Amino acid sequence: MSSASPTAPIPGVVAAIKQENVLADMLSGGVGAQEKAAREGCAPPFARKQEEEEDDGEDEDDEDEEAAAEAADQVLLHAELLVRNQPVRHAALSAAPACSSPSPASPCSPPAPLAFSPEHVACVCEALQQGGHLDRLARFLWSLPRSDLLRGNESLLKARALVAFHQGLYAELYGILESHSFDAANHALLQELWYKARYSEAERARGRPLGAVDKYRLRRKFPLPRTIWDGEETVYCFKERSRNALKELYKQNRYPSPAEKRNLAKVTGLSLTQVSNWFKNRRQRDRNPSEPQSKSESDGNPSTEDESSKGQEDLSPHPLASASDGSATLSLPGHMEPVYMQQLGNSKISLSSPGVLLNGNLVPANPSPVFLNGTSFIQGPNGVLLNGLNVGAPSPLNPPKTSPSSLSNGMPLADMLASSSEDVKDFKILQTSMSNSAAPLTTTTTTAYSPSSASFSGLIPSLEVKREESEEAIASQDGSSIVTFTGPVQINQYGVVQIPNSATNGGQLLNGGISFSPVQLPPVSTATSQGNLPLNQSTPSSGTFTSDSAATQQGKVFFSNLPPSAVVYTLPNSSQAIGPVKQEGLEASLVFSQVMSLGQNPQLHATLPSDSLSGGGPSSLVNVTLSHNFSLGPPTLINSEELGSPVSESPPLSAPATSGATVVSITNSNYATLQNCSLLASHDLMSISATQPALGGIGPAIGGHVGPHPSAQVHPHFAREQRLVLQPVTSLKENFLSEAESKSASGLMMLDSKTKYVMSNMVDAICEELETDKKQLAKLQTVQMDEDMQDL
DNA sequence: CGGAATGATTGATA
DNA sequence: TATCAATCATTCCG
Repeated sequence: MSSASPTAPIPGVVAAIKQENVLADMLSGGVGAQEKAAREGCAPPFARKQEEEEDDGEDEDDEDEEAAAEAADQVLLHAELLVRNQPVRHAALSAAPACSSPSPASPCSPPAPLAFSPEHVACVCEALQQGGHLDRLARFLWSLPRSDLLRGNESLLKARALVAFHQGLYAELYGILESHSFDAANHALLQELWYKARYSEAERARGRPLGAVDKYRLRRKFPLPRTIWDGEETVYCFKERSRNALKELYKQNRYPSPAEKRNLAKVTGLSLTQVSNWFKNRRQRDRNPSEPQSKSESDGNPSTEDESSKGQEDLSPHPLASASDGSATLSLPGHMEPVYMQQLGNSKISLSSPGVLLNGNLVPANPSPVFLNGTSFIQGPNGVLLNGLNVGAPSPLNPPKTSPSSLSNGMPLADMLASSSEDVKDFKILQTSMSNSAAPLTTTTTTAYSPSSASFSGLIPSLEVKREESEEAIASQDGSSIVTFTGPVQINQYGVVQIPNSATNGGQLLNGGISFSPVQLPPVSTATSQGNLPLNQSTPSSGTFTSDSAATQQGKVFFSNLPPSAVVYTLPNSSQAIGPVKQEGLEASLVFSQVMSLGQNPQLHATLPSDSLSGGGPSSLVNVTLSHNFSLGPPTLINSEELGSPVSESPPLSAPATSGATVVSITNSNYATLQNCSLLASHDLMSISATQPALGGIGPAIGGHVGPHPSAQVHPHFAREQRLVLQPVTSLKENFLSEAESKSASGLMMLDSKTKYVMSNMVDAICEELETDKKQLAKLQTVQMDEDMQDL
């Protein structure tokens, strides 16, 4: 209510203190707050609404007041009338009429018996107490019959508490406060009463005014009862959750833009001033070496974080462009080595070391720049995570604190996700076949989070892989997503598309962070002289595509090990898609080791020997459905209609998470090669809430058409051909989840004991996902890279 | 209770 | 208007 005042003592009490003036007036019988209070009064809805909007501070006040003014006045008036009528119906109500307030409306015509409903009583109480008429309120209360109906009324209880406080009946006050679980809307006021009563008692006992420390000790000595406190822990006035959010953003950007500050304020529930102050203080104290300040970050690597932050700052004071500016910049919250994305073109991630990691896979190869979608430039030492995950420093030991709350562009992780979705959308939009499903997804996701989220075009839902002999690097192409490989395209265990020069791997990886829909391996004679792999169904979720094994011999796309994730696919002879045979959570990542440009073209072109393709029998149309992606993508983005079951809700289809390897079964003569689909042990995965509010709706939206449809549009020609349908089923991940959850007491993901987040909101949920993702990524990199290397 | 940690405030500056 | 530096006030811990 009162402005975004900097004062913010105890979280729960903060609000109360904000109302201090009002309360003070009320308690002292002052008239100052009368108007205001009166407006809030009456119906609990008023008061409650105001409370809820309190965070936004200043603005709301006036509006609320104005909005409720008339109604409140009327209520007050009505209350007065009711009070006057009271004696008529209750013998002992002589005191009530004492009200001297003007009552234009003559009470002559008492509404007979029902004039005094509990609601009325509540109105009267609210009006009187907020009007500062404590004495009258007291009389009113005395006059009330001990009706059970009224007894449970919160407004009445609150009024009684107020009166008790006013009269110094503290014991009664405490009893009231502890006996009823009050609505959060009243917490602030009641907390204030609680503490003031304690102070008052202490002062009376000591005979001297209390100092701040005395009061603090009293607060500690007499903690608020849970009936008037949400129980959220706070440290130095700020809730831990808010503090973490601030830290996360600070790690990424020491100078958040106003928009970022606003977002952060919204997320944390702090005022804009508080957020600004926090950053100000933080910068100052980081600057002052004189005060070693164990850096509150004290999470273990504060110094490192700060170091890197400063370093980045020098280069780019504003590593994170404001989401509002339309540019897409994303900072990756690497714990040990924060990654800062600098804006360059549309999206640029500039990192000093070679290797780019997309969606979790790091390609340590040469430091070739990667162009994503033409304008997205990503480079990094630790790898860059597209699709929201940064695997920069694969360290399982990373404290959750750093990772969970990654903020991008001042946006909470949620925003980050949103941005990913947007990116996906962008890609999808370009895809004619996927446009339908894409739009809903984007809309949903974006809406859920801040609209101004930065868009990161790192995702490559669809792409065209073009093989061009003797050419490694290809200029980016805005129009279409084209990845040029020197060799055959291959998809390895990580969901990476590899294009080996010869029969072996070429070292170039295209991981499945992209969502591919159907992959076509048309006969050479068609569409392009070189084999085409149309990839549709771009989704944020990881995906993999395959072609029939027949084509795998040379310059073909084939599946190889897809460890952490499972892929369900079918190879129907006819154009009909076969139900998913098997699925595993696929943590596909898109890895680019070479310079490659990714356009928006939903096709993947690879130079495929015509003979291999033709020899493979029916053309190989591969319909790939992506399985779960890391947290950034909705858990189940792709819903295969053919399966007829929403991915997110479908029961686990895949083998138990515990299995170390999974083999993809092929239903048809055509076959894809999936090798060693190693699964992450369930314990390695963090539990992720199956119901992710933010993303929940995405799956279905996107899910739509993974089957042949997309491909058909792209290459109607081949649509009828045999397809290899990879149905991403959430099963594996869900299996993990289920197990993980069973292992963990709570459904929340905790990386370490240090983190005690109370994931109560969406942001937290998202953070959790990130944590999980990071964990998974770490796992992949640390454990599975070995396998990958072997394959390579 | 002392002192550190942290949030808020003020005045100067660009 | 945002930032910085200095400082005050409060919170927290031993």
